[in-house]
Amino acid sequence: MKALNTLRVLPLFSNVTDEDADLLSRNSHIRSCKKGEFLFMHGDEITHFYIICRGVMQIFRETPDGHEITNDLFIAGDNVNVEEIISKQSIHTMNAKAVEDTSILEIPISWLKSNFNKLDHIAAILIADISQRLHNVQIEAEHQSTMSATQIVACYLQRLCILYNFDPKGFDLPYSKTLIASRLRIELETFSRTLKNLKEQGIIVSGSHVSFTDVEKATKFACESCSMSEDCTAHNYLHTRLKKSI
Amino acid sequence: MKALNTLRVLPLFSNVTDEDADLLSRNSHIRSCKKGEFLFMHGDEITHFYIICRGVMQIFRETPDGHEITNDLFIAGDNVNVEEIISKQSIHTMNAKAVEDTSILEIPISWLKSNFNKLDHIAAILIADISQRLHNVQIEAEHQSTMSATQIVACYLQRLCILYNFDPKGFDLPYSKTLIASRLRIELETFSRTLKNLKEQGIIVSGSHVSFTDVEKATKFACESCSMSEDCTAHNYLHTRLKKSI
DNA sequence: CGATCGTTTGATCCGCATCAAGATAGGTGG
DNA sequence: CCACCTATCTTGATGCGGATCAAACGATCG
Repeated sequence: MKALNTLRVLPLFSNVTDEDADLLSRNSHIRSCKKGEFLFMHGDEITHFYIICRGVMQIFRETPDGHEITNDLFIAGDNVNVEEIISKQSIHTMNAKAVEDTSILEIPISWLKSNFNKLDHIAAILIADISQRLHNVQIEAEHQSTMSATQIVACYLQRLCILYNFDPKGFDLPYSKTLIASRLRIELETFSRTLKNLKEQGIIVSGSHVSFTDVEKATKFACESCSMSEDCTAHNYLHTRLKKSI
Repeated sequence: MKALNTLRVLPLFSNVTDEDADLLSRNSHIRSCKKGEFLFMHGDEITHFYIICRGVMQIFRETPDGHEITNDLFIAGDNVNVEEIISKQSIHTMNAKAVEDTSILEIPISWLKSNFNKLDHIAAILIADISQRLHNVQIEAEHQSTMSATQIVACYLQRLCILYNFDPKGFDLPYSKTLIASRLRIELETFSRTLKNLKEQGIIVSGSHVSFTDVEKATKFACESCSMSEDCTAHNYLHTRLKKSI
């Protein structure tokens, strides 16, 4: 089965039993969204649970005045709407748009719900995923009100580096600056300006190319006013990562 | 059993089977925190799952420079740390302090984890609770970057009204202004100043007394730049609530 | 009655948003 | 290959909202 192989690559199904995998592949299929296409829109009925196989999805809302507010950017391996398969609401509260050509595994929500107990292992992962998301959102909300725009950007660049397993010494931004700024809830102009400040903090950005020239300084700068600094994953990871790359 | 009666009052256990309730009451007990006392602190081992029976708990972090960041205020019926009983982390990342004298039902996390599957109904509620929390936090993060301080306060006063089932015509703030400001991530001074602006929007606050003089105007003001305005629960609820109270 | 806590008010400052213009680059057609 | 165009980004100038600092005010309490 083609679908079965695809399934196994996804973190969610990495160590699922053969029969479960088989069950899933029979009840799901791959859907593709061209760049700019919507996977679902605010107000649509919630019909499926989605997992991204390839590409990037922008999750966003629109304010009454038409302003777009990016809530998250999901990449391969991410579950798009875990929280929704559980909540009572039957309608999407957000929009999901493909940032680039994207493939999505879709599983009918009704099927998933009725088989939730049987798929013990998967249920556990989904739940862990939600609580992880909750934690991340809380941290980010805290960052918003604690850190300067420059610190927020520094922090984000570090996380990008980890998320995509980029070499801190030099990598290219995976999305447009406009999208990143929106994701970080700052204006494009402000974002652009922060990049200059980052030079002093050991991060050089020119065009879409980023390089950490002084990881020590950069992480210290990004984490200095963060309550999580001690156990900041970005902080610790980048250090070990850099040592390897030297 | 005394504890069993207490259990039944909690939303989480409202329609649990007799045997489950019995099981739970045998494996839990009530703990009390005097005002100012800590239920747990950042760095403590996660040992219990907590549900508040009476009082208020402030969940907060501290930035390196000693600034307190309130993450949430929990009241009777709320689960304090659902997300933690599921995540892999074994250590509290936040502090929990009693705002007033508080009673908490505590359930050993090890027991809960190993009985998670047996307590089917409860697991479902806990999971729904987390996803609800996630949703709320996302909305609030959006509010932070979209609305003015005055709008945020207006919105919060409405939600307070709903949460505590207060009469919109007139009620007293359930916590100190300092705490509310911290909860809303704005400075006390700013909070204080917003209260004057609210008069023009149909909300009069003097001392700790709040009264909505023009619910229509107040809700419109609070929701005007919110992407959820159509399905804003606060908005809709307050209207029906007011009609009743007339 | 002074003392402490919580709140208000005033004055000032700074960061980010906003508005407005350039700059750069990728793409298209002549 | 160049001229043109549009999308994306940068830079500059300005203004506003909320943070910050400082001081006064009011309540409660020993």
